[in-house]
Amino acid sequence: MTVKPETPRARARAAVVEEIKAAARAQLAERGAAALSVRHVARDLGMSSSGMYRYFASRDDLLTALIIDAYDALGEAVERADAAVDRADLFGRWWAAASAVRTWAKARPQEYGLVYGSPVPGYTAPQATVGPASRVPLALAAILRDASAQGGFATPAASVSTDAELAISKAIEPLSGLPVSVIANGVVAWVELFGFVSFELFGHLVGSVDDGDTFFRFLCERMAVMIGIETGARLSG
Amino acid sequence: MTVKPETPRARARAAVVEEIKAAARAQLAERGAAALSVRHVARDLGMSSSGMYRYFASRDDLLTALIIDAYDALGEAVERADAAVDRADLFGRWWAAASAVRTWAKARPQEYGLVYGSPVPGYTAPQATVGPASRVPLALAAILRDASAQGGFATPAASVSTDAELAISKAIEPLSGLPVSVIANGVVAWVELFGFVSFELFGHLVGSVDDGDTFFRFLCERMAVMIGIETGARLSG
DNA sequence: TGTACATCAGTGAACGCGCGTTCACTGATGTAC
DNA sequence: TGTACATCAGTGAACGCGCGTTCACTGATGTAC
Repeated sequence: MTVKPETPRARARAAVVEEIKAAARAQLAERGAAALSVRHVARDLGMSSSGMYRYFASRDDLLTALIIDAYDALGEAVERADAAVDRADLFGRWWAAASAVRTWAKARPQEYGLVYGSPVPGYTAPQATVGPASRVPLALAAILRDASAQGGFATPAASVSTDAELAISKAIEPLSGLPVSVIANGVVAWVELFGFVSFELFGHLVGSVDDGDTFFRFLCERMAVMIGIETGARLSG
Repeated sequence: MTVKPETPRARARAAVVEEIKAAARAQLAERGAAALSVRHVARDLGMSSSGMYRYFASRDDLLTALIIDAYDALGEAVERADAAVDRADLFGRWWAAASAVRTWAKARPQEYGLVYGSPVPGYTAPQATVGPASRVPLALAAILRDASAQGGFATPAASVSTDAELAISKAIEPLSGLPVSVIANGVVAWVELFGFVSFELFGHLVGSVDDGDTFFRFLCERMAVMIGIETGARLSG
């Protein structure tokens, strides 16, 4: 993704960009996205505020870079977690990928909120975010697809309403060819995963779910059944 | 909830408080929570900024009032929707309550985000928010409870993991006495509902779910099966 | 290898702005007798 | 019913602050010949 900088100057520049983003991330964690300030970041770096404009054209540009980085970091975490598991162990992969989402979110709550929380009015995400944003859904979709290729779907997920399935976009590339009901269940699982992580992180489960770890395991096993991945597979993997 | 103001002065005061909150809500919708400003609200009302401090001790106090109002408005919307349906029509009630959440959220996205989006760091929700915040879960729980009282749970929801159920807080008052697996499934449905509404509202379903209405119906029917409410009940209601 | 020029990183001052909050104050409205 | 006082709503000026962004500039680093 990152092109190797050739000249020493370009290398230095890339290093400063990284420093700026790191300082901005630290600020994000402390005070939140709304309080992110070009001047403050410059101060933390011992740089003049005007100097920042050599690297980012505006505050919004800096924010956009952080958003893209957050999507990429989460996407990479999920991809790595999935890749570390035996390809045939479908539940193991699902569990690893889902756990990676939750772990990453807890480690970097402000970055998670930046991306999955309430959008800032007036700020519209540029096209450059859509690629990084789809890394997680793509990784999850790949597990579904592999399940289909391995003749999975032991428990063919119950289809409650058939015409409802037409609500799913035909554009979900890596799932094309799969039964629409399978795709619909996959979308539900995706929504459930992020719904839980957001609720837990944002404090809505206080008083309802005491032991997040245990409940999350329960939830993942439920999701596995829902999307037709044999839970038992992890034992034979 | 609101105590009737007796004296004319108290009545006038209450009216001004409402005006302020209405103006603040309008600003919230336009610019978001981060940009909510005491001075700006005062300006919109043709009042001096210092005058605002007769009504709210600080900006945070104003924000807290808006948060409580948002929880209450959503809670009331759900309660009314549920109350309008025949008590015995469990699926009809679930559908009405869930739809009320979604409809309210779409009508007042910034208020929804204020409450279900990423929390503002440094701001800790005061105790006064917990009552209003629990109105929706309580309304949903009541449906579950009534289902149990009517000998519901036609499809006794599959319990994937038993020890996992211990993760549920014993403190969920209106559900005490129900099988823990039923409670756990209720929590999952709750998470699923808000997960979907947030994803749809915050734009994460673009490219995956084309027809939100249809998919939401599908989702609600799935949830009904999951929590053991006979879907067919709506036909005989 | 050495010179002349162009590019780039970074500075410091300034512009114009909006913010939350305090304070001493003026009138109007309410209360006690 | 009328007077004396207390309470409250609302004002305007001020404090001290931080913000995003621009602009003319100084040196250092790179490039062409």
